[in-house]
Amino acid sequence: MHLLFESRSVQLPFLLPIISPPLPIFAASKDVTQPMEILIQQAVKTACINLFQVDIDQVDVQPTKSDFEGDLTVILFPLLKYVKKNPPQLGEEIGAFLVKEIEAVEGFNVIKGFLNLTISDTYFFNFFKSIQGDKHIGIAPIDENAPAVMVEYSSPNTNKPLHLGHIRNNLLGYSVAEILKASGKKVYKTQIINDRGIHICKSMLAWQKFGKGETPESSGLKGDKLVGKYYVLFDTTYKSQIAELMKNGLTDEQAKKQAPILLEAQKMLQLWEGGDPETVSLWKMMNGWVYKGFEETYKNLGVDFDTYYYESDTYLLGKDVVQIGLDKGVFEKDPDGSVWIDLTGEGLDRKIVLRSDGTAVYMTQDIGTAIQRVKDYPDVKGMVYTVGNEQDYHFKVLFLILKKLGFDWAENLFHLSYGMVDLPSGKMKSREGTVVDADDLMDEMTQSAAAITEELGKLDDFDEEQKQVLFKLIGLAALKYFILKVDPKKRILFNPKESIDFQGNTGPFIQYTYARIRSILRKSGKTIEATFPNELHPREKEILKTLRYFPRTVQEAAEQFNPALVANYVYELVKLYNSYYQAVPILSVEDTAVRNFRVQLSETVGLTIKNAFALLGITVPDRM
RNA sequence: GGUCGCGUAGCUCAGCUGGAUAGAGCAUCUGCCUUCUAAGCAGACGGUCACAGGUUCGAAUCCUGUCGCGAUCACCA
Repeated sequence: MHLLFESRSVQLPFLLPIISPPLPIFAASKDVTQPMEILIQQAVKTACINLFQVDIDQVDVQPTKSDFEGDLTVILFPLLKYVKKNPPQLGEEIGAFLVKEIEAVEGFNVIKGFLNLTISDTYFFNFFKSIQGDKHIGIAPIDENAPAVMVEYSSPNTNKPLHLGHIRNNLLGYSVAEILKASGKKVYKTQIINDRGIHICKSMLAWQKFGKGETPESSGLKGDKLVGKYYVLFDTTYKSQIAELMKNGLTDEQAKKQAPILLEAQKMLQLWEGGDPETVSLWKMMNGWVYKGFEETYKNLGVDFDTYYYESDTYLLGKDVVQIGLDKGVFEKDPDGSVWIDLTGEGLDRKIVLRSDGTAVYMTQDIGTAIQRVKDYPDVKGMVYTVGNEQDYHFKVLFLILKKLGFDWAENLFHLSYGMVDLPSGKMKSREGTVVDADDLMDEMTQSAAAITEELGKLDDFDEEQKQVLFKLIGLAALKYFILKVDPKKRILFNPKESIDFQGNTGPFIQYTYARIRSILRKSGKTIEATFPNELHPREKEILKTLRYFPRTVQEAAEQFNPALVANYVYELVKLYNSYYQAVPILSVEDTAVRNFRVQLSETVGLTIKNAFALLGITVPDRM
């Protein structure tokens, strides 16, 4: 109990960006950004007290825009409220003060209301020394004793294969989990598998009727594809039966309810719920096929899970909680026996939590599962649900209910709500055959990567196996980056006719930069201990300035559950490096101090790319 | 209809805790491979930040309204 209170009073160490403190606390991560900014902020405050006898509460320090001279900029406008001076004059006085007081500030200029400060090369050298060659750059060590987060993603149905929508879900969930880890949190990845219900019975029934004992082995089909095939078969049979019934004079609605195959499926569900051995064993067999197929897809996609939850285990959970909720007065019972929660006070509706026949609904199950998870993993003090935005309302209600029931961890629930992946024609529809299959798409991406790579012909010394590994690496990078660079809450348009790019702001572009860096490192020979040239090339300074922001970017991505921030960051860094690579010789420089510095700078950029991409679930190649 | 989200260059997206002339990539056009991988670099072209008000010294960013697109409002999951 004591622990619970403590973890709550410690400012909710994770989740919910709303409560994050004004200056993010970089818990365990090595913070390389803040000290300089804070130093300047404080010095500006001191300057205002010493020079003008006013106490300023907030000072805005930000990176100087690249078109202007300087590295960090103090915005003077807000100070004008307190100090009655014109901005240039104020800037001159504060600027002079900062140069005098802070060693690293070696110059300044004032343009309009902006005080641009030039930070010394020495400062950047020292910064570089602190990160140079660090394999864990940007990655905070995980605090095993701190509260853990459970990240749920994927959560498939076991009646059809995974598609492009699942890919977005999986990539987001995996990446957010990795980003949370990198921000120092302990994370469990999980999913809830919808392995029961009428939809599962549909494919079971169709297989029973038409399957003639077909198995993945006998057909050569991947298990999930095989089961999916029978789900579709059910649907076509169902439709033709409806048409038949309507010909005989039934209305559309009647026909839909009376189609014999549907009645059979419903009967099968009852048998399953009654524990009929034959039905259960059929269910087990077919689900087994599906899981094997899913595992293959997950493996190819490069995502993994620490623990699994199955709806068949959890669908009865939550019923006893309903009783507790009734006792507490959180829920109310209608005369027919159904149980509800009234959220009209919160601007929402009345929502059912238990049917009148006493059976559980979706909500009941999710309440139970959440509680079960905390029971199973007592260090879990927060959860992230990676589920499409069509379920925004459901999660709003779920979180409210859990809060009202009084669970402390209910304060730290987050619905990672993402937009749908749509086709130019609109939603993907399995009935219309417009679903983009996950396995097929990954194959196509690999093939595209192969075609492009072979055409460039740089890898003649690779054997077939090495090539295949590389093609997949590149193809998947293109796919993953394409999806993850977009803000999760926006919907994505996927045009199957236009292939995903391999040039410009893409995964392969970033991989390519990494491969170039690796090539330099291979050719550079032994790296000598860090030595520094007398002065920095302007582009080197730009790169170092950007490198400073990596840990902060990871932290922000964790606070906002947004991998796109990491993707966009690494793209910026890579663009800068490519420009540098083009403009500045590295290996052919005579001065060994300069040469070594440039090699080491390249190495550190490479490590940053590698770590950033790892957070996105993308692997980088040594050559391509 | 109520609620929620989105609307930035021809296309795909950054930028949104208010700050300087709104940035990239793709596409189109110009240059650059006898120096480290041209999946690259340098440049040109391209914008009433959906529209209208408001707050502010300052608005793509915050507020209100309108329009457009999407989602959601089940004793389905």
